[in-house]
Amino acid sequence: MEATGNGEKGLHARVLESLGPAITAGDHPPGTVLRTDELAERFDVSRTVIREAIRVLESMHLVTSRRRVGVTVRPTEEWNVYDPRVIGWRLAGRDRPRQLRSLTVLRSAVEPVAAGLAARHATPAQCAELTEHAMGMVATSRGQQLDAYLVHDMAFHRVVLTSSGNEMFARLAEVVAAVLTGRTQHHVMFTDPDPAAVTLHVQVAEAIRTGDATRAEALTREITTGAMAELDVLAP
Amino acid sequence: MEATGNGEKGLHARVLESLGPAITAGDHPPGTVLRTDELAERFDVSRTVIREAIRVLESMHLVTSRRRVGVTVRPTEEWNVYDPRVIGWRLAGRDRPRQLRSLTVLRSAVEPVAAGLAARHATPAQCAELTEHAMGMVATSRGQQLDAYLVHDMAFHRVVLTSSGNEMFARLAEVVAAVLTGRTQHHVMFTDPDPAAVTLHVQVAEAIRTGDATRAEALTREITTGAMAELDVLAP
DNA sequence: TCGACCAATTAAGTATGACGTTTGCGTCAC
DNA sequence: GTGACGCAAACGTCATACTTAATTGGTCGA
Repeated sequence: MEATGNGEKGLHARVLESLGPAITAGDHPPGTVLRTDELAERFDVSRTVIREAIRVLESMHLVTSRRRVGVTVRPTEEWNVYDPRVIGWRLAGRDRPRQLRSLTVLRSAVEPVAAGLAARHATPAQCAELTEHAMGMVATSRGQQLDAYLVHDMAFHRVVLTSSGNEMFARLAEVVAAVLTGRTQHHVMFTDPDPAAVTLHVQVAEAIRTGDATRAEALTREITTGAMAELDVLAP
Repeated sequence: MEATGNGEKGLHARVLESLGPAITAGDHPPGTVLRTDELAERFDVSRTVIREAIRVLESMHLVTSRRRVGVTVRPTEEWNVYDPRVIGWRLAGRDRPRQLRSLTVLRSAVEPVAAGLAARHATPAQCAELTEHAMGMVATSRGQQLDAYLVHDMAFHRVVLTSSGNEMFARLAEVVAAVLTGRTQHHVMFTDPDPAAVTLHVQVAEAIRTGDATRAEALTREITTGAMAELDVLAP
């Protein structure tokens, strides 16, 4: 499935996939004005298609559309930085390090609290999933199996966030996944994960299973603190 | 400016302001299919306008648009719950209590960390603003001045979040403002704010000013914990 | 000279009708 | 009963004409 990814969706989606990254990357700095007619010509589509793409960018607060003036790129501070697509575009673009740092800080705030809640709300099935993925991390933590390790790592944190029972936390799962993926990609592919971190994950799973909220929160805080420290080492 | 807010924007925006709340309130349960032609007739606008509104709803993951089937309302778990408009609609609708609780939990995770960061990054001007609003809270904490108190309270937390230096945190300011507003509206209008909470705000301002990150975080955690306890009392 | 008012221009907003494309679903043959 | 075929329904796209609002600039008057 998924073909080559070059273009199986609608035209407006394709325009969006071109304009969005361009704006978030700073190719069109805040204050830049885009004319719909010009865009229609540039992308060789009708004005209708452009307008639909603009509506979406507008809903992300990336641009505003005003009569007699055109489509204006809004200042960075007004962007909807929680929109998954904006996050994705920025992670793929120029200020990826900056975005990665913001998200890691957000993680450090949210995940410990989520783990504490999970200790009180996780179902037996979720606890089983947690230990399963923690074991998977242990099993793949040595011998250049970073890809397999990453899968378990992402799944582990996803289960923690969803087990918290808070919908806002649950929706951050994909963001955390993006951060973890980004970290792995930045790593030199020959360094195995930190054994201490692996141990912490196992302990978090156990704390949640036994309903020890305080311990789950503290341990998760250690994990996220480690992630931030790691980022400081690799940071440009 | 801003007129009366009844309807000075485009037609698509008006359609959105009608469809969005209806969907988030559950008037069109997940799985419901809407036809664009039908909507065009119902709102007495052209299909173009409907399509633009649908594109925005689609970008919020509230609906999906598929050929031969129509516009389908997506399950609740897939909604972009961080979109300010979705938050606003849900706060105004049926499951307001649920949304208020989710957001308060999010606050309890984010604000303490933000306060800790603010202690290290806040500029003198921001520190001045903080103490100013803390003093304002003290001044308005007695004698049925809840409205004036609310203004200072919202401003205080906004400055804390922006002073953290993290763009993700800063963008939560309006969400926190919505929560605080909601809390005040639920309060009986004759009960003055909790004096202990007021004191805590003053102490947070001082901790941030003196750069005591640990203390700022701990004190803010007390504030948010209090907010959650308060919610438990009033909760249905 | 300065200010206020008016008109022209420009680009987005809206409406409409036609055609293209996908795809669910029924039908028919084997 | 199963598979292939084809119709039709709904969105997707396009082209065009018209409407609306705001910027610009110029003119007129105090």
